[in-house]
Amino acid sequence: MQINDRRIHFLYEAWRSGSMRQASEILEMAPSSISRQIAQLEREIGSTLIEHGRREIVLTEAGHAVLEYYRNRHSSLEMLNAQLRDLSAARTGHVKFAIGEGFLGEALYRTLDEFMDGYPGFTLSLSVTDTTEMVRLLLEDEVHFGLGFHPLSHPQVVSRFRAAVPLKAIMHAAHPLADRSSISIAELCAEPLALMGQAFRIRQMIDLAAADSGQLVSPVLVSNSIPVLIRSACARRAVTVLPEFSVRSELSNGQLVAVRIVSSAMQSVYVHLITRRNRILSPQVMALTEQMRKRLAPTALYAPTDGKEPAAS
Amino acid sequence: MQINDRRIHFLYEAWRSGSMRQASEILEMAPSSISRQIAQLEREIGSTLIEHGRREIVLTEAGHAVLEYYRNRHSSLEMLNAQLRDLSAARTGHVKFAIGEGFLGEALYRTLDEFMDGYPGFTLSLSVTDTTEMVRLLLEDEVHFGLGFHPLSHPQVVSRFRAAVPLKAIMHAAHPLADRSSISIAELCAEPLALMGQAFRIRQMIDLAAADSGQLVSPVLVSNSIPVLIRSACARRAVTVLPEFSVRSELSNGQLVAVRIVSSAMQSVYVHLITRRNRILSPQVMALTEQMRKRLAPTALYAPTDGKEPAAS
DNA sequence: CAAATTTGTTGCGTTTATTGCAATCTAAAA
DNA sequence: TTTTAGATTGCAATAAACGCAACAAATTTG
Repeated sequence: MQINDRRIHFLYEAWRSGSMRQASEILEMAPSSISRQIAQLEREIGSTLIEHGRREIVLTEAGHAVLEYYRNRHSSLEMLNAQLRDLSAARTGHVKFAIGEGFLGEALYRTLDEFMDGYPGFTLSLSVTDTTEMVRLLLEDEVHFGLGFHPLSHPQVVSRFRAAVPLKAIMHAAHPLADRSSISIAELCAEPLALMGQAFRIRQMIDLAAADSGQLVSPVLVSNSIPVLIRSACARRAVTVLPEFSVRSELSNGQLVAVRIVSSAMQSVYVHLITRRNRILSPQVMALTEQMRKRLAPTALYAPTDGKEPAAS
Repeated sequence: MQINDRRIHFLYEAWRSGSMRQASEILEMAPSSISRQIAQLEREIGSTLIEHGRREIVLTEAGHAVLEYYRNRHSSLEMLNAQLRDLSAARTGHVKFAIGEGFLGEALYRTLDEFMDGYPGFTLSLSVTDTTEMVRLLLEDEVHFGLGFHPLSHPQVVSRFRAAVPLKAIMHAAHPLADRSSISIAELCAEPLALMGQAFRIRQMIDLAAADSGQLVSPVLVSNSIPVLIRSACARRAVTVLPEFSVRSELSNGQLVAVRIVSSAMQSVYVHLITRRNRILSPQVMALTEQMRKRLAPTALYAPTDGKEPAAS
């Protein structure tokens, strides 16, 4: 059945004001239109709604039922309007994104706190994933954006910006190399290392840099968990290689130190914020990505608008 | 805000089928219309509902909110349809009517039982009122019809039919006059009488007939309750004057007898079923009035269609 | 009771909204 | 890149809604 709610509105006004003519003044229309629309509504519904041949508007039972429906619809509409107001005022919404394991840490938490303070009605979905999974999530629109190291190249995935996050040698403050301003790849490889598995981008970068120097990486501890690596450094059992922001709190309280590694490959490691191509992001999502950009590194660079170059691995 | 639900239907189909083109086939319309209607809807609502510049339909948060409203509306509409089906199948409804005091009795109860058996979904409102109140109820549409003796004349009240209900002398079966075929007004007035107050139509009719015969009515018992009058007759304390149907059960079990009163005024007493002028009655109400007509007297007459003559007092 | 008034309804021409077709543009796929 | 599938836009045709005026019918009023 095809029911036009606009016609019910006419019926409602006619009933509320008592006559079609009064309704016509309220609605600023000719009475004839109202009469016709109500007649049409009756044809659509298949039963009479008002007692015709009367001076005033008297509803039939069916008419009362229709108006009850109309009131239902009206309150539903009010709810919708409230929702839409909230949305356009950005009071509610949802942001979903994915990050690589390395980003769990104080910097991220502070960024999330900032965002949630700034947009109290917003909810967040955060997936901690590996790079392959991140690309899948992006392509299927299951996340708005992803944050990771040199993500896999994919024609449908582009980088919105990148930030240089040089990998550093992370070691205990009491480590013999801790007061050095920089160390070489060879010196690094001579130390007991705690690194991620070879499936991870960070590890792949390290292996690549080491291979360039003719060194072999043979870590004493391999883990896919960054906190495990950090703990091993804190316990003076190993040196690990991570970007500074992953261990920012340990650096600031003096427990660990980060030493520069003499290697162009280690310096030119970039974090990319990636999205699906042509993905339209709401202002709130944009705000979150901007906060992340600032937090990651004040020197973060915006990717070229075509977004192709930085996505190359 | 003016929202056209038909447009939301297009949005819904486009979202459900995945693209405007598929929706256009389902809806048997040109894709351009769908696009335009959705664009118009976005203008009406004031925010984008789908992510434009995409191959497939992807809703924004506002779009999801709109579709949630649409689903609400849909279920409301289903409820309305169910109600309307019930109404048009006459499965539910409401009948409200008023009767004069004299009609309470077995005949009425049986009529109501019949009606309620025939229309299980229907509810009844029965007001037992005096004539003045009955007219007020009719004029304000608080009852569909009324049943009473010679109701007050009113230009807006018409009689649908009338039934002759001669007033009879009601007396105990052992009363000296009980085996008479008829008695005169004078004989009646010589008996101890139990009658209604002078505000009631029945009493007024009796007084009028007595005055015509030069008699004075001086009842030993006056009550506005018919059962009280009946009881006084059963107790052999008085003779009362009522239509037969008011005492049908007492007549059939032989407790009381009804004796004809020799008086044209007493013979031409009519019960009228009255409604407001031009009141349109549903088939169910008509059925109830028809049942009442048959029950009151098989000889009941339909009032002239202009309905003016019988309403005269 | 009859005249006057108010109200709903209907015919007809006008205005507005909707639709379909074809062309154009664009994102996604090959 | 080229191809393909889908969204969008201009324009003419169509359908719906509208206003005006006349009419009919129901109440009110005198």
